[in-house]
Amino acid sequence: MERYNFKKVEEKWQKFWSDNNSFSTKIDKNKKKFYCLEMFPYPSGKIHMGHVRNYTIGDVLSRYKSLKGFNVLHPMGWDAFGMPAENAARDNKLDPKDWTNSNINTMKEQLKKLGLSIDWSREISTCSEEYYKHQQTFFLELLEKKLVYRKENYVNWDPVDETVLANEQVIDGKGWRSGAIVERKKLNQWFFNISKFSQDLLDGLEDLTAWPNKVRTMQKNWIGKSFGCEIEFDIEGDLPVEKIKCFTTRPDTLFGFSFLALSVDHEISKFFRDNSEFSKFKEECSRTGTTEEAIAVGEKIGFKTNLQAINPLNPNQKVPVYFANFVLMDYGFGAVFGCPGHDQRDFDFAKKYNLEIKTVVRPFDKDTSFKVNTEAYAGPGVLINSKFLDGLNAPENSVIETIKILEEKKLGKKQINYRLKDWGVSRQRYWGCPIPVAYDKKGNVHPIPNSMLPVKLPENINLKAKGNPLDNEKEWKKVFINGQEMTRETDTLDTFVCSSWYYLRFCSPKETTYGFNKEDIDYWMPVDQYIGGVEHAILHLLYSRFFMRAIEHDNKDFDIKEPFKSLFTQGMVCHETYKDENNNWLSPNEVEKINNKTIQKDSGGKKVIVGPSESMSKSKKNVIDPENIIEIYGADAVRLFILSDSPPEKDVQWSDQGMVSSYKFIQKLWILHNEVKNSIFEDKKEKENDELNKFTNKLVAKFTNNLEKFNYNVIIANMYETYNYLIGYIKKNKNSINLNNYKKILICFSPIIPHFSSECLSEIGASENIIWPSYDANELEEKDVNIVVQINGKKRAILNTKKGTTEKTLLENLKKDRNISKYLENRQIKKIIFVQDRLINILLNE
RNA sequence: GGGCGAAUGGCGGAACUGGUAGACGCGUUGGACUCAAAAUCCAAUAGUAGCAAUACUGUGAGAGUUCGAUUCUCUCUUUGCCCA
Repeated sequence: MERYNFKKVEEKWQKFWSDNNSFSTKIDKNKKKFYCLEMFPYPSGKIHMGHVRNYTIGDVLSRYKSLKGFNVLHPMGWDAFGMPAENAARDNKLDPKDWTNSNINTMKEQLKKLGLSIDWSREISTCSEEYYKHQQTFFLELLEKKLVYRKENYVNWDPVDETVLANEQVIDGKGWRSGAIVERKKLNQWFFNISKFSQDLLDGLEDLTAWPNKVRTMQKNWIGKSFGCEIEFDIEGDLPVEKIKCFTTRPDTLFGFSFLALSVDHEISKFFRDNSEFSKFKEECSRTGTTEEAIAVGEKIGFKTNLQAINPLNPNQKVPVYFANFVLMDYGFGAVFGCPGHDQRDFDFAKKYNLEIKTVVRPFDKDTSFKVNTEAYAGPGVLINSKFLDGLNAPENSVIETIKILEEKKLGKKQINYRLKDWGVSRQRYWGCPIPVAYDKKGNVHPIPNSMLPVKLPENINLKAKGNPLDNEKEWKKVFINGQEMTRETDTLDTFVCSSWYYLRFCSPKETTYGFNKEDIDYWMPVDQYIGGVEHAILHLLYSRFFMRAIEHDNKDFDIKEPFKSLFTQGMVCHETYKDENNNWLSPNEVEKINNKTIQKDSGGKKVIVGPSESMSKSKKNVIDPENIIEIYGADAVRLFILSDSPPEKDVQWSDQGMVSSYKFIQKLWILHNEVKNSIFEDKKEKENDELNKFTNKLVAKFTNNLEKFNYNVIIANMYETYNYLIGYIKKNKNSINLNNYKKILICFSPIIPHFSSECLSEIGASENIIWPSYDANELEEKDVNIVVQINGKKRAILNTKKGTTEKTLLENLKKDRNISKYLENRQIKKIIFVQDRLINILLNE
C-alpha cells in the first residue's frame, strides 16, 4: 500500500473539477436553487487563516446542498478598491491596478488549492470597469430618485497629508500616518439618504429570523429609534432670536430644567462669528474629536451667551443658554435642554458652571424628600417637584402625559428620532469608483450622461502629490457635456458601496447593459446563506439592506428588500502571541517549545514572553500562513482541522498539534480504506439487522442534522467515531463490508474532505450518481435500551433491557438486581416515576 | 454607564424537548514494537477513598422550582462582544 499522497490526489481532483466545470451553475427551473455566499475578500496579498475558515465553512455547506440536489450558486470575487492598494502603490512606485490584480491572481491560486467548489466563471472584481460602470448607473438612478444628495459636513482633516481621515485613522486626535493634529473641517460631500429608510430597516429586522439575534440587536441599536418630543423654547436676550427648537426623550423632566445647550454649529453661532472668545471655544471643541465616545469621555465645557430660555411649563423660570461641546449638530436639532438631576452629562456640566440641580424624579423606594447628590439619577421612578406632573410613573407614563400636555398647549409635538445618520460616501481617494457627475462654472451638479459611462479612472497618475490625487489630474477633470465645459467630481465612492450590491452581480456577472438582469435575480436572489465575520454586523450588512431598498424604491420590476435570508457569523482564528525581552513581537516560527519552556529558535535559549491568544494579525506577528500549511499537510487536512476544534461561530485556537493530528487522521483513513477496499462486496439486498446498516443509518442522520445546524465541530467528532467503529468492525467481520454502506460513509465525509473522498469513491468504482444518502428515522431506534435506575433521584444503576419494557416488568427485574435490591430492602416504595425506555426513579420512605 | 452573550476535566469542546455529565480530539501516564529514538499500535485518564465491586463530591458562586437541573427562574462573581 502506498502512503496517502495528498499532493497527487488533491491536484488530480482539482484538475478534474476544473476540466469538467463541476461547479459552474446555470439557471435550472426544475431544481431548487441555493445561493451560498461568503463575504468576498479584499485582495491584500495572500489569503489568511480567517479566509480559510470562512470559505471552508461555506464550501462544506455548498457541497452538502449540492449533494442534496440543490442547484447551488457559490461564487467568489474581489472587494478590490480601497486604500491599501493606493498606499502600497505609492510606497513602491506601482500602479494600484497592477498591485491589486497581481494579488488577486496569487490569492485565487491559493483559494483553488483549498479545493473550494466555486464557480470561477462568475468571478468579479469591483475595480474592473465592467463592475464599476454599473455602480455609476446605480448612483445616477439614486440621484434621480433623490436618494443621493450633496451637503457640507464635518470631516477629520489631516493638515499635513491634506486628506480626509476615517474615524479609525484618528489615533489620540492625531493622523495615523502623519501624526499631525487632526482638524474638523467642513467639506461638500455626497450622502446616501439611508435615514429615509430608518423605520423600514428596523421593521425588516423582524423578519430576518435566520440571522443571529446578536446582529439584529446590534442593527437595532445602531438605528437607535427613540421616542420623544420636539419643544420650542421662547428666548429672551440681546440677539434677534425668538425661539430655539430642541428634541428630547425626557420632556417629563422639564421642571428640572436649568440650562439650554447648543451645538457650536447651531445656526445661532452666526451671531458669534466675530467673537474671538467664541472662536477660541469652538477651536477647543474641535480638539475633543467628533466621535460620540470622545465627547462622552471628555470634559464638558460651555460658552455662555446672554440669551435666556423660558421653561414652557413654567414661564416664570428663565435659564441661561450655552454653547456646549457635548451637543452634536446632527442629533435632534443641535440643541438639548439640560436637566442635571437626571442626566449625567448635564450633571457634570451644571457642577462645572454652578447651575441649579433640581430633583424631579425619585426612585420607587425613596420618598419625596429624595435629593440628587453626587450623581444624576437616570433610573425609573416617580415624578416629584413637578407641579401638575407630580406622581406620574417615569418614564413610561410621564413622557406620554407630558407630551400630551405640551401638544395641547401647542408648545411642542411628539416626535420620533433615529440615531442612524445618512451615509457619507465621498472619499478623497484615487483607488475607488469615480462619482459620475460634473460641475458647471456656477457649481451646479450635472450627471454624466449614460452614453459617456463609465467614468474611468485615469492611469499613470502621481500618487505622491499632496491632497486628492484625482483633483490633481487637470486633463482628466475637464469634461464636455452638451458642448459645455465642466469639471468632474474628483471624489470617489466609499468601497462599502461596491460591496453593497456585489451579491446581485454574481447572479448576472456577464450582463453588459445593466448591473444585473431580472431573470437571473428572480431565480437566484435572495442569498440563502451568507457567511462572514461579525465585524461587518452593522455597516456592510446595513448598507446592503439599504441598497436593495434604494433599488427597489420607485421600481416595479424589483421587489426584493432583504438580500440575505440567513446569516452566519463565524469566529476568528487565534494564536498565542510572543515577544522577546525587548518587547518586540515574534512570529510563531521564530519560537520553539522545549520541555514546556518557550525560547527563541537558534538563539541559544533566549527567553520568550508568551502573551494571550489573540486573533491572528500581522501587527502582532501571530499569523500562520495557510499556503505553507496546505503545502505541508494538504487541503483536506487543513479543512478538517479548521473546523474541528471549536464551533464555527466561536473563535478557534490554532494548534500545531491539532493540525498534525488532522493530517494523521487522513493517513489513518487511507489505511482503513485500503483494508476495506479489498473486502467490500456488493450486496443487492441489504441484510436486515445488519449492525453496519444500523450504524450507517445513524451516521447519516447525525451528519445530516449536524450539517443543517452548522455543528461542524461535532461532525468531525462523528468522523472520528466512524473511524473507530469501522476499525473495530472490519477486525470482527473480515470480508464483509458492504459497498453501499461504505459509499454512504464516504459521501458523508466528502463535504469536509472532498479530495480524499472523491479518490476513495473512485477507487471503489462508486463515483457515479453521487447523492446525499437519506436515512430511515424509524430505524434509528434501538431494540435494546439502557434505562437509568434512580433511587430517591440518585443514579444507582443502568439496566439494559428490551425496548418497551413496562414499569411492572422493570421493577421485577430490578428486585433481582443485587445492586438495586440492597437499596430496596426493608423500605417502602412511596412513588415511582417512570419514563418509558429512559428512566425509572424509585422514591422510598425514609 | 447601557445592551447582548458566555462560564463544563490539564486544554479545545460534546450533551435531543428537564432524564446516563464529560462524546470526539489534544495533552499526560503506562505498555507493545525497536539496539535506541521517531512513527505506529494497545490501555488508562474529572476529583477523592478503595485491590475491586462501589461510595462520596462535581457543569463559575448562592438560592429557588422539580421525583430529577449543565439545561428553567432569581441574585451575585468573572469574562467577552457591541454601543456609549
